[in-house]
Amino acid sequence: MKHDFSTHHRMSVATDVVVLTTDNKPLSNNRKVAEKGLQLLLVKRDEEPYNGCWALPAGFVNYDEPLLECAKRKLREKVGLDDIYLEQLYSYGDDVNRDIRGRVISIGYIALAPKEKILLNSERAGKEAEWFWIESATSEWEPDRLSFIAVKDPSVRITSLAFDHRMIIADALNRIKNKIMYTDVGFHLVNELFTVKELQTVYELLLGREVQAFRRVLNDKIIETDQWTDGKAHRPARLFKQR
Amino acid sequence: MKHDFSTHHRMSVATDVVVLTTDNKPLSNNRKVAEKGLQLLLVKRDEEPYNGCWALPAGFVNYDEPLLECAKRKLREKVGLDDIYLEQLYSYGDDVNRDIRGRVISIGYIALAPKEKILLNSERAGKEAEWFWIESATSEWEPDRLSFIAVKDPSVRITSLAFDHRMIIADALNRIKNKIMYTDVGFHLVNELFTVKELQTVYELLLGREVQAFRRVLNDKIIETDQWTDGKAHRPARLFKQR
DNA sequence: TTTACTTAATTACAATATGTTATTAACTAT
DNA sequence: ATAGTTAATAACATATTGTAATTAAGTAAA
Repeated sequence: MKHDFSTHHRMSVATDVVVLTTDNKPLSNNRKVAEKGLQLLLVKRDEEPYNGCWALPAGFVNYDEPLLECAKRKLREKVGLDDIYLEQLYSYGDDVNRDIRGRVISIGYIALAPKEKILLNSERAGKEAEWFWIESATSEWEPDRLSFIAVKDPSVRITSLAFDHRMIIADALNRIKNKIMYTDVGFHLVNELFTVKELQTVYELLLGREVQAFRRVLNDKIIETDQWTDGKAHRPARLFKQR
Repeated sequence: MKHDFSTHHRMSVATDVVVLTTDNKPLSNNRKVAEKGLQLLLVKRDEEPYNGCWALPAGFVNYDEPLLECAKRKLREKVGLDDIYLEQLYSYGDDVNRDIRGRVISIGYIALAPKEKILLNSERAGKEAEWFWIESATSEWEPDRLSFIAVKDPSVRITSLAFDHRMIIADALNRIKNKIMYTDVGFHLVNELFTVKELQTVYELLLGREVQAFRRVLNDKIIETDQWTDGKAHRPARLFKQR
């Protein structure tokens, strides 16, 4: 049986982007030290299906549009983000009913950036986009155990998302976790100039454990600059950049 | 601008499978010791475009067919392979003209199996399918440098393949190479019972270098059985299985 | 049936890398 | 000044890895 390249095999293709960053958790009464946390960007859907549900920034790929370009466009349109690190995650299409409207293949992407870089751009747009806290996991992230806590209002804790987006998010987190020690992916979550402590915090949040002798491990991946943190209490920390 | 789930955004989706295995290279005059090599399965296309060209086993996904199911079906139909390890590799759709017939997104898969397991099944079918040698690379595999040498007739060396399949193959090889030390993926390239040397050879072919103290590294991933190789010259080797 | 040869498996030791704790440095707040 | 806090380095113990040497178990040939 030969394929005649007819149209009745054609289906919709979408890109879904998991945007991750880190930020300081608000100071509470019993904590004097600023604690970092992982954040995820979600948007509120304004059409069926899952109207009103929180979801990943996503949308359909145009017929003449590269996949990566579509992911970038969706971030621009829905969140006002531009010029952010993107890598392909996985393609979702084993459940043929994952979208009630018809057959949809989703190409998952991961976007990473330090919060400072994202804030600048996202001021412009991002009406229905919000940041949510993700609790650091000691072992692997599991879709069923993920919950998302609104950064603006910590009393808002959601567990249900549109489509299979919980699975995509868990996959994204586990992918980054598994890569971080063997690749340079962690640098995308800090500024161009960073302290050792800042980078270490990123690693520890993703791994869900402490990393010992971090400076020594990173020694051949970073270059020291002659700049230092200032304005903060206690001894200043040297700023580094990626080698 | 809202998406109306109309049909003019729809496109074709295909799965392309990179089937890898290892086998003994033929003994030549100046080599007394059996040398192992990496092998790749290619099929000869019998329709346009690239009619007559060697290509990866691939084909279009049916509207109601899971992606993984499609990859399995293509291996069955085109090569007669069944029940083989499959993992998703990457999705190709940044070049909108990668298929002259129209917009096609390809979901790449990697299939791994020891040659013995594949031989059994592929006897039944596989008319236009052939194995090709891949030279082990010391650093990373690059699409432009890949050439494929027919196992049946080493004088046949091809460099041009259909579509962007050279890129997909290079990606597959690099993916496995980068994973092999941190995952258990290497076990899929040996039989259920294997000697330490057999497994080590798989690692060294993929890494393009020697691996020292291999037994020690693998110590907590393997279990020794009370079976031994026989029929071969010299001291028998103990057979192990994956823990 | 020795002996040479080859591969398998283990052992021993050196070199390197990592885990852990202690020490020194540099700042702020009192 | 002094206490308190974070940064950075140093020092040492332990674990892991690289490398070579040794022993074991078979075949093939003298």
